[in-house]
Amino acid sequence: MMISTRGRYALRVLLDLAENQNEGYIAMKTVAQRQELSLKYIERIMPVLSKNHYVEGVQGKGGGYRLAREPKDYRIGDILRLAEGELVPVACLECNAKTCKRADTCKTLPMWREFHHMVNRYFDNITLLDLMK
Amino acid sequence: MMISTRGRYALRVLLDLAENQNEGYIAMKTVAQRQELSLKYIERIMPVLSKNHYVEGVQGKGGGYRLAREPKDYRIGDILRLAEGELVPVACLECNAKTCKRADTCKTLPMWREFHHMVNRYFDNITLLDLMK
DNA sequence: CAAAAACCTACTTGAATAGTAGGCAATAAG
DNA sequence: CTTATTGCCTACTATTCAAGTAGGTTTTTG
Repeated sequence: MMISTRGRYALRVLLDLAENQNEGYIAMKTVAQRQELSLKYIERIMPVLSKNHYVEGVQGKGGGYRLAREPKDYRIGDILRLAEGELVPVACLECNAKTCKRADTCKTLPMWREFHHMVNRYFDNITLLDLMK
Repeated sequence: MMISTRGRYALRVLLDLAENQNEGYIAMKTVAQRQELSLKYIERIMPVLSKNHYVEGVQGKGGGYRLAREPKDYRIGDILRLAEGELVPVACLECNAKTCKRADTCKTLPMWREFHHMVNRYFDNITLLDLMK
């Protein structure tokens, strides 16, 4: 499994915020109910999005989150990479993978590389706005 | 991680067999040494390939495996699906996933579906022969 | 018969996933 | 000023999965 709940839930929350943009700040309690997700789990995902300025969070009563930009300016690839850590389909390509000594001669590596690029390209060509339609 | 060692190793073994096709039956001990893989682990992967007629296995001294067909007739997608069980990037799409009740209205599902197809299409358009070059 | 191979089942170990639990800090409303 | 509500933070847990090991059985050749 390449894309876990973290990425998928992050996406669903942002999509929910996008669709209710005019409501101002939206409490995660509301989103959790609407999307049928665990509030506590969402709460652990959001700070990452907040720190990277994908959303603006406001504490306290009446607070919540709202999008920091227009839906069209969110690439799905960026969201997934942020939530998941990395969007890598094969361990060989992980940034922390100690470089395989067979890499130079490996006949499968180019295929994995190209695949990796294809995956990222695919998600980078979709925006939140695209998903709203 | 979408493609684990099972799929990657299966591929490397088949590729090794393909490149040494003229040697007849090749012992996994040899392949394991050449590819620097755990023999025991390979031994657990091969029976699946054998039962599905991807390779022919012969027991006993002097035995081993050889390809059942020409390298050009092996699609990487088939190999990976067989070794991995399924080539699915997102849990929503797993065949044993209890169908999500939100599926009808889910705005992200079509994206996962298309992605899933793209992934399979990519690997189905590559053969063992392609990798040998 | 002995060696070498595939084949089979069960176990282990470590890491990751998918959360929970419980609280602290900020803020708006009463 | 107090209280309710919210984001935010840390630590813990339970389950699953990946990646292999261990130890044997069966088959075949020399």
